[in-house]
Amino acid sequence: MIARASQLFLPTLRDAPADAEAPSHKLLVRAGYIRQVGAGLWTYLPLGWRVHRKVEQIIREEMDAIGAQEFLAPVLTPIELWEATGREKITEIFHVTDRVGRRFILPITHEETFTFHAREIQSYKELPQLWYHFQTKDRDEPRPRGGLLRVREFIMKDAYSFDRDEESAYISFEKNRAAYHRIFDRCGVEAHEVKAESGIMGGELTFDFLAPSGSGENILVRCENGDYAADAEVARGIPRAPELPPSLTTPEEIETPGAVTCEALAQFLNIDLAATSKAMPVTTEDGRVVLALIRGDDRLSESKLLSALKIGSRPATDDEIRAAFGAPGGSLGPVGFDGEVIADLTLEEGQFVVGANREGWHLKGVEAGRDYQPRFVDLREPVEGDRCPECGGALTFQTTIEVGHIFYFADKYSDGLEATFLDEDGTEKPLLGGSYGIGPGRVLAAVVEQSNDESGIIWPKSIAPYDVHIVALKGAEEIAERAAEVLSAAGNDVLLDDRDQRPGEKFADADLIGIPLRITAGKKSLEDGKVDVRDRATGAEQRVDVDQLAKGD
RNA sequence: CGGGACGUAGCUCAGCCUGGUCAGAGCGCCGCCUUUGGGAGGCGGAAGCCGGCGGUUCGAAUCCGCCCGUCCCGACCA
Repeated sequence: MIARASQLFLPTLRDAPADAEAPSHKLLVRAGYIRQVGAGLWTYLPLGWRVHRKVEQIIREEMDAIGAQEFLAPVLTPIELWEATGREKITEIFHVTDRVGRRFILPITHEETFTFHAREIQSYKELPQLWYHFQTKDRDEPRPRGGLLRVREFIMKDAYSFDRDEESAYISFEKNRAAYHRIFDRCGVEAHEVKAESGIMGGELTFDFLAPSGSGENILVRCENGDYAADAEVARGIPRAPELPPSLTTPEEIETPGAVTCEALAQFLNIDLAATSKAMPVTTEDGRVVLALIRGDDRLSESKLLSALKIGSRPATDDEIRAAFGAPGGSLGPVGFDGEVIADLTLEEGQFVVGANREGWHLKGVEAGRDYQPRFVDLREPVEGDRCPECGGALTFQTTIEVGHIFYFADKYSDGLEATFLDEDGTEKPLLGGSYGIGPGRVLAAVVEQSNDESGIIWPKSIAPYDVHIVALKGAEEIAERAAEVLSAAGNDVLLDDRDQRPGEKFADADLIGIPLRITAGKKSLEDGKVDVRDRATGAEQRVDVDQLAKGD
């Protein structure tokens, strides 16, 4: 098929929009792939939509290959379905009402709808089932950003598996996981599977697929040896050991006037900041004051705290702190505190300086297990310089885009929606489910983030909007036309730049648009019947006879 | 939702402090001419409720207030 640039709506821009920061944002707008309608709302222009559809098609093929069945569920969803699972209260949900006041939501994902259909599954003989669709998701995001990186409306491929037992559910999960690796491979995007945050949801089987990029919202932590990889929110790093002078190893109360921060305390005592501890009292949603304790040189990871507490929390107020500790912030410690203490693993061994719960005083030589009884969990944010928890290798940190997420949720939705089946033993059991999401738009953006240069985008062949970009120079229109026909007849999608523009402009646009192969027909072609074939990625160029074009590509 | 910035022609921006030939530039666009292997040149032209509303003033793009929109940092992220 041949598309003529003179007829295409392909508005390329010399300048990037002033407010764009992310490379994918700038390039996709400049090259005429997408346009903004509002915050987090984007139109795919013809070229952008072609790429989106190519990504979709790869996903579709790989899903079909693992036996998944394609559906199409509606966007508009009766709120009752979400009330049944208790998720209607999620703040990101858009709510709408019809003319007689019936309430609907615009789903952020489709677990409820697919579980609703799964209620028609009656017998174990019908299991397992694996269903998916490509459908619009709407999310009232507090802060859309970065072009396609975080948007309020987007198309997602979401798949849902339903199984009779854990063992079978695990097989479904693994099938999807393997398919995801194939999908990202074929799309030409580097994506790393990591154990994801489970938060309050609990559940161990949840993986994110993170694509390294110049911009993004997830930090990927990886070991230099390549085995360990995790999202920074759950990643564990091993920090250096503190240096502790012998004088501080024996327990004793010491006066520390005005030293209300760990930094000030370390400076006052002239000791390693890592030999102090930071007491962070929080109040849980059910009203308890819990003391989170980390090393003085660390930062508390809120996501890890959430996982440890299994309930939301906020920093305790001054009044709550005084009531619980009898002292103000700055002198707090675990010794003598009668509430729950959660201590970071770094505090499990050795002596530390802690607050004495007495204004202006600290305790030195305090040992966990002897002087107080904490629950030990990983609470600290990993930082540059940490070592790998598995092999001791150096950890590297990269910003990434989350391009996929897979999650085993067991009977979470079957429960509320009463989706059960009759098992072989005659008992009624809930369907065990998993969900598997990919945002094709994010995949597209991630590819651009990972594959571009000063001149523009460099698409992998698999998802490029066209296979070949033919630049017809003045006088060589006919030979360009013939090249287009030869290539098209051989099954290529061809973009023929037949516009009445100067050569420089056409070349610049071709580089910007990023189609893998560029063919130039010019005056020289009139003489020898050959055209220049240039590889966008490598810049390698060769002259090829027009009639030989279809061979070898 | 907190912090910061911005909103003037299709795009990128100047003008705003210090109200009064300030409705401007470059690119793009339209017409004609010339040019044609990396965004050429000439001549002529179209184009903006200066984000909106209100206030101050003889007079507001410019000063003040409110609102709306967009971006960045943070919080949030099923």
